[in-house]
Amino acid sequence: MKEIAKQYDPKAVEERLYSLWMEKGYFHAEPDKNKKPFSIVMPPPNITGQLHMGHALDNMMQDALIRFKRMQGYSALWVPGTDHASIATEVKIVDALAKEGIKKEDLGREKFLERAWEWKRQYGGRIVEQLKKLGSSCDWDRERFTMDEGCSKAVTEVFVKLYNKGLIYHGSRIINWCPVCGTALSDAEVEYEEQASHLWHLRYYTPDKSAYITVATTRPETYMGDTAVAVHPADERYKDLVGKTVVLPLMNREIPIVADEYVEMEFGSGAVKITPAHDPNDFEVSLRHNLPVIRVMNDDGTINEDGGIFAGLTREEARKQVVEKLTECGCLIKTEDYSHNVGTCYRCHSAVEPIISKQWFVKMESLAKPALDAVRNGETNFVPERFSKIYYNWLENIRDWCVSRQLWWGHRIPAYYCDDCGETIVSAEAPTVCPKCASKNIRQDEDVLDTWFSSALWPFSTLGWPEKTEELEYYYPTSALITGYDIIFFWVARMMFSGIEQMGDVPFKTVLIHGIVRDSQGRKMSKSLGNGVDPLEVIDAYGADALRFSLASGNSPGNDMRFYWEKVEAYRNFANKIWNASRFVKMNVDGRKLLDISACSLADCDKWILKKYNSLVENITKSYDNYELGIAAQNLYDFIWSDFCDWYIELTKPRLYGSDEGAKDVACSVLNFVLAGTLQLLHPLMPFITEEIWTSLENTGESIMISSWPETDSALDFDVTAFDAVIEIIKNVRNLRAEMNVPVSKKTELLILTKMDLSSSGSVIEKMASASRVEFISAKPENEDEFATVVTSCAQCYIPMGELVDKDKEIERLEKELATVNSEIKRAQGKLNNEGFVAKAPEKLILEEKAKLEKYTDMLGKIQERLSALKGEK
RNA sequence: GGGAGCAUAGCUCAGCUGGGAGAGCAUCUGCCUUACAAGCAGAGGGUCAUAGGUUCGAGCCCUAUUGUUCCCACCA
Repeated sequence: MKEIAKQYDPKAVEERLYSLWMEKGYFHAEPDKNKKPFSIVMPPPNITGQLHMGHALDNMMQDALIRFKRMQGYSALWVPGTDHASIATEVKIVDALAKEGIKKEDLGREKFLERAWEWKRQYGGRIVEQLKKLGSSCDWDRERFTMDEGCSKAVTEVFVKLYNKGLIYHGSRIINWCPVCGTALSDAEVEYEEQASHLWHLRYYTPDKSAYITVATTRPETYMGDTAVAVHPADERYKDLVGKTVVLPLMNREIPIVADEYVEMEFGSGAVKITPAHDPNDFEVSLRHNLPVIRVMNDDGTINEDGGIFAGLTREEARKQVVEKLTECGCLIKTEDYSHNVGTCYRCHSAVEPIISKQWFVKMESLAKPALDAVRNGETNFVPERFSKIYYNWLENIRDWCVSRQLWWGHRIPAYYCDDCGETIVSAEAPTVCPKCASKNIRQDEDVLDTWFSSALWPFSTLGWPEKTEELEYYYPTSALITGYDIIFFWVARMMFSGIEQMGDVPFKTVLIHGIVRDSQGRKMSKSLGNGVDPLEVIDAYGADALRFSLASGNSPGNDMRFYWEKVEAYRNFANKIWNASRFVKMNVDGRKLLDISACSLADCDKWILKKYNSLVENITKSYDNYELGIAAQNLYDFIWSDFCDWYIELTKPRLYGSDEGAKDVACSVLNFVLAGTLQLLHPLMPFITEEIWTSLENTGESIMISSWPETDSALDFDVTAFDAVIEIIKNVRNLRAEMNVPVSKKTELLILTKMDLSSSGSVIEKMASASRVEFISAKPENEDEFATVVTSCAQCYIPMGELVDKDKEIERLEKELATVNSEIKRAQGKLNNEGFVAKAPEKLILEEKAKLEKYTDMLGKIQERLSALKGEK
């Protein structure tokens, strides 16, 4: 047979297999009435993005589930795609242009968009190729892009429908404005950062200077837009001032003092300056008191002409100068250090300005309610369940969603304005004449939609909506959505209400939430810290399977995890272990006829491993079904390394190296069977190595990917008590030999005194316990003192050690054992003497305790006997 | 201000519906035993944060406390 390398080389395997799978079309899924559907839509990565560890985790999980379901016989569809990422992409292109000394305005919208599409062509495919390196088995025939024709059509359709229903409106509200990106943002796109700043105390005098009121502010640069000072109605200090006016310093504008319950009397001076155009709360106050709204800041963050002498300054410069000038005129009376939260743009991290602006909004109340109900009544469930609370909390307190963005890259809003009569037309098709005045002076709204507007439609737009496709009919609602907790608001919630509104049904039945992958010190991986680990680098060094397994193991749903190179290395070693185990199996099976294991005479150790394998099938299936990849990984690792390699392979050696050809056939058949099945169970987590080995085994098939998932078989549920006794003997003998520093190469005789019939396992014990010869005896040997002894629950073992036997050590060892056994007896007795336990504990448990008590009592007797003999001899 | 997670071996973490504390790495001892030194055999190491409670029985359930991380809200 061909020589196989001792070390597994992922590089020689992964690309070849992936191409083969693609070629064979294994990833492709079609609606199939004879199968049950299982579908996942991939959270579309940004076209600007590079694959990072978060993607690797997210996609490994999806791939594992898809592969599992595919093998279980489902029509398993995984829809891949990418997101145009409106603002993120635009920022990148603007930056690239800046390096060439070009402003986007100079380029013009059309040219700019050409550039953007070029960018998409160039980089959009990069992340897709990277996903393939991971082994992702998505249906690439169905790859989508949020700005492709179909998705764009869906976006327009939804916008028009919502508008016609009155759920989208155009209006002036306080919105979050990023002066750097030059666009409005939704509430979800604002991140709050604690920043050290100051609290400035300003004094505003009454016109006759007879009285004054002091207000505290964190934003002195907007004081020019103040249109009132507010105090609490119950505040005795200011009772007389309410209704009077004060003069805005340097602006010479009189503003009223109003009473409003929004004011907290205890904070600061108990008086608040009201700047309606630049603060959401102040805006609310202005509505209640009918105050004017004066904007003093331009879209680019500079002060406008209503800012008096500060006009033209940047907001940073304005703050400095306002503080300076107000100090000069004696109106700034105190400056204290103050730390507070500042809203920042989630893309460029500069401070956002709350400003009043005319934008498009989605009315949320009626959309949120059914989305809340769907989770409350279990149509969609979160795993882990606790994330539903976050979801509820957000939707319960949601405000209208600002969806227009002052950007170019994205879905342009299908709204048109008539320049002659001012009519607004919202329509999927661009109107040529105004339906109201028949004017042809019509222009389209310049703005594009929030990037999340299109991703909200992803579960159905990718399946062909608004067309009534077979795919939509068959695969919607999708089975599971796998994503990180960081985009529950941005994405999950919005898909929920969009799906319910447009499809009349939830977009997915289960939302599986995972955490984020942190660096080895627990820090978030970030560009600025430079602590990100590139998954491709990991794959290059250790292989995709090792990376995947390290992301799966030791991880539980919803929890963050840390990335360790050592961990990947450990699982690379695991892959290698599997590789070598399979080398062993193939080497022995080579040319041999394999038997049906249900029809051959199995050895005790065969039954033992088959029983373990059978329960493995059950456990692993259950774990995947419950999305517990970490548990599945752990169980597979333990079974393969410890049960299969360390024990079973070694246990088969006496037969394989013996001369009984029939026994060899049996051993090989079981080896091949268990290995093949285990590889199938492992395949969702380690697709490449399992495929490579599986197809090279006997009695398998064309590809493990499309093989049928193993099922439990009650016929394999053997009684293995005899073999458990054998294992106990082997372990104890090894232990004794190690304590006595006997090298494996030094074989010794082993006499076993037991009432059980373990004779069929004699050769196995011989091999595993480094014995030169095993003899089953029915009575204690003479000259007991020449033996080192081991007492197990059902046997006494004697090893002739001659002069190696150190009686003192022997006594010491046995006394230690005696103590253990004694404490076990005490424990079991304690339980059994406890009336409550006997009365209430399950029958099975009581029987077990009784058996243990009996076993240990028996052992106790034997140890004591041996001890007294040893002591007597002394 | 509201909410959530976490606290288990030196380190990183598992521990599914309560029924004798686990893994990997690290440490120590001995081994190149013809699948594998990316390996084999063995060993040491834990008041499961603290205090109560429920229970025959608690790492797991309840209450409180401490520490820690995160999310939401945003009182100038």
